[in-house]
Amino acid sequence: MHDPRVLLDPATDAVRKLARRGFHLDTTALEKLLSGRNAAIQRGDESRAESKRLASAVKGASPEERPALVERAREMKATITLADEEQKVLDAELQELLLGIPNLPADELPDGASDEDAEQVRTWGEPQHFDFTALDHVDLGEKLGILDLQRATKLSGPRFAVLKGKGAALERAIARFLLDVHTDRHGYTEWSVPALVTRATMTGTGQLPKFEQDLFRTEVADRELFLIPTAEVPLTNLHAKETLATEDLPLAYTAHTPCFRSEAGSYGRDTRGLIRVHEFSKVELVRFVEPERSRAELEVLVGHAEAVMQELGLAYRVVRLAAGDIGFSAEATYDIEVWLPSQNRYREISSISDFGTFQARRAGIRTKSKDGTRGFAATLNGSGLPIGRTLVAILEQGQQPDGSVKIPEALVPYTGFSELR
RNA sequence: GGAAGCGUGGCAGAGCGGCCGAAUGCACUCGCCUUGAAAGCGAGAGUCCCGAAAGGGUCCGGGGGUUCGAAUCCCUCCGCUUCCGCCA
Repeated sequence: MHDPRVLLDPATDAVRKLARRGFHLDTTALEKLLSGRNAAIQRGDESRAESKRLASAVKGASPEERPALVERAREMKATITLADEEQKVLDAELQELLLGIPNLPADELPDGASDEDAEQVRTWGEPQHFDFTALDHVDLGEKLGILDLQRATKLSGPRFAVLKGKGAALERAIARFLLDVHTDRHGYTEWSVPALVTRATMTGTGQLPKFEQDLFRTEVADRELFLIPTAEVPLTNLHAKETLATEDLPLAYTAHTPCFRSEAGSYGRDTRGLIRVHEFSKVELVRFVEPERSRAELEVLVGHAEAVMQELGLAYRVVRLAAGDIGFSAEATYDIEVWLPSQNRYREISSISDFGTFQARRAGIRTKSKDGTRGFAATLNGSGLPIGRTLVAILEQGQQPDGSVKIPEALVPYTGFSELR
């Protein structure tokens, strides 16, 4: 969420920046709401001050002047109620307006609104071009007997996956490997967090109120909970409504959790296999940093995600998403795209974003420095990595002419086997 | 799910309906003292909102009510603790 004052400050250049992502900011409406609300607060406060004066006057008043004072105090109460009601209404309207305004894309992002407009930053590894016909992960998985999509559909409907035997073991190995690297080498603290969270929690990171259709929602009696689409949600909200000491920053958190996505509006896209499913698991990285450092921290975070890609020996490229293609809460986003031989192109495997103070304002993640200066933290997060898509890449990039799959060296200590056949 | 109790500042812990933004202790900040530290002494310090500022307002788990006036009384919700029930 934005600070309306900052948003209205010409120096912020919000109208132009938001236009880059196709959002029209109605500054007149915003200004009107803000000043109206502030005036109502002012009036309420003045009336309250008067009411307090009257109340203490009543105490020392003589029996003769008392009734008149009490009468005036009663009237003042009505004035207060009126101002408060007006403030409440305007405040709610302002809040609603602000919650719907996306974050400002950073100027360095390329123009455009689709993944086509992303700008390639660098590549790593050699995209494989086999001299045999590359199979996709579904064919490979089924032939190897580690993937069972029919039964997944039987259990839960389309867009679910069942892994079996070494497939399930590989999934577990990938998760453990990722967590170990990020905790031991990159200094992240591992958390185990709920996959069901409240509406307020979802609002803190920006999934709600605008994107309810993307989430799975549960309801038991009068209790409503949402299934997390990513561990970003619980991890970031761990510090909701808290004040962090700046000397404790940066905080680096990781968690391996299930992720649930309705995938509404992606009919027909990636219907085959593990790439786009309703439930998958992911190791997520989240950082809480000082706002001035957020863009530098984005590079650090990308580095952590790239490190595991390299460790796994997976060919990939890094792209900078276009201003109109980044997520609602983001200021800047890098995607890591892994090479998929069966599709003969790079596909997104990790998304790493800088949210500036946008999420912190919504969630109330404040900072306080030694000298007493207060502010909001900047938050960042990135996939490090999703297990399913990583498994897809390992299968496809590691496939051999005979249909077997070579497991990356780094994983062998975790799997206990070095090939699938 | 049933019964009882409890929710006050970073922590601990007082608090008669007006003198309570709230005692006291610890922790914290700045002085003094000290070769240095500890102890001791003095001073200061909460949050959020409106305001250019002066200043004003808010906040004693959340919400509502009674009253001229509520941390203090009433209702309700939430959370925690203990006991019982159920349960992986």
